[in-house]
Amino acid sequence: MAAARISISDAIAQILSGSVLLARDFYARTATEVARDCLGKILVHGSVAGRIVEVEAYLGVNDRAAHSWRGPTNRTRVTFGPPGHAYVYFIYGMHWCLNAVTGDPGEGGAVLLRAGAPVAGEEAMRANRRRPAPPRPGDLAGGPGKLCQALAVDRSFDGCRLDEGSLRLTVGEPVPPGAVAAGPRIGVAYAGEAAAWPLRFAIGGCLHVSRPRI
DNA sequence: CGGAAGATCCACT
DNA sequence: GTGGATCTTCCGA
Repeated sequence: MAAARISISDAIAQILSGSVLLARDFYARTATEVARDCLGKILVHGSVAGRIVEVEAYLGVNDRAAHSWRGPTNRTRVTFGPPGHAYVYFIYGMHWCLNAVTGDPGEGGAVLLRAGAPVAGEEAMRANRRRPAPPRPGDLAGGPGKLCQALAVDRSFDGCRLDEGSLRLTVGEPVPPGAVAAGPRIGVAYAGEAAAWPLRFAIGGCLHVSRPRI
């Protein structure tokens, strides 16, 4: 039987339905592995969806750049729990950032979802962003704070599972290894040796990756 | 209990 | 390229 062609709207409907959710095992690996494999996945919230194009791995207790590096606190508690949950934190007095918890309980590993390209609900994303003028192409969700704002992610999702519920990560178009760019993480200059670790991953040349580009 | 810093974003020069 | 916004979190006293 020939492969069926489906319409764009059917494809979007399928994505939004979350019918190809990532299994929980997906998250039960090192943050570095999960980060790399998060590229190309679709983050869905209600009728809005974005394709993940940039991420960072945070290794946990042995990674001075990680929030969790000194052990659990009230804020980072969820990163020490089972993988596949959301770790959402508030930063600089105004932005939310979304992570996926990775690895085994007790590690404190997580993957920061840093940027996405609109897949569905682009008008809603613009409205969520509340910019006076439409942002430049690629600026709709091109940063961790922007991604959360565009997809309306906030503290209420901290600790939620990403393999079910209204906010979830689903399978998308695979990203070939040759298309992945790696570099040091953003904004972690305080982290000593860990500041230089190449744990930032992005789809090379993608317009929606945050600045500075890798 | 005070203070400093922060896994950022935006406007302005 | 620089600085301001804005407030939670965490550490040290």
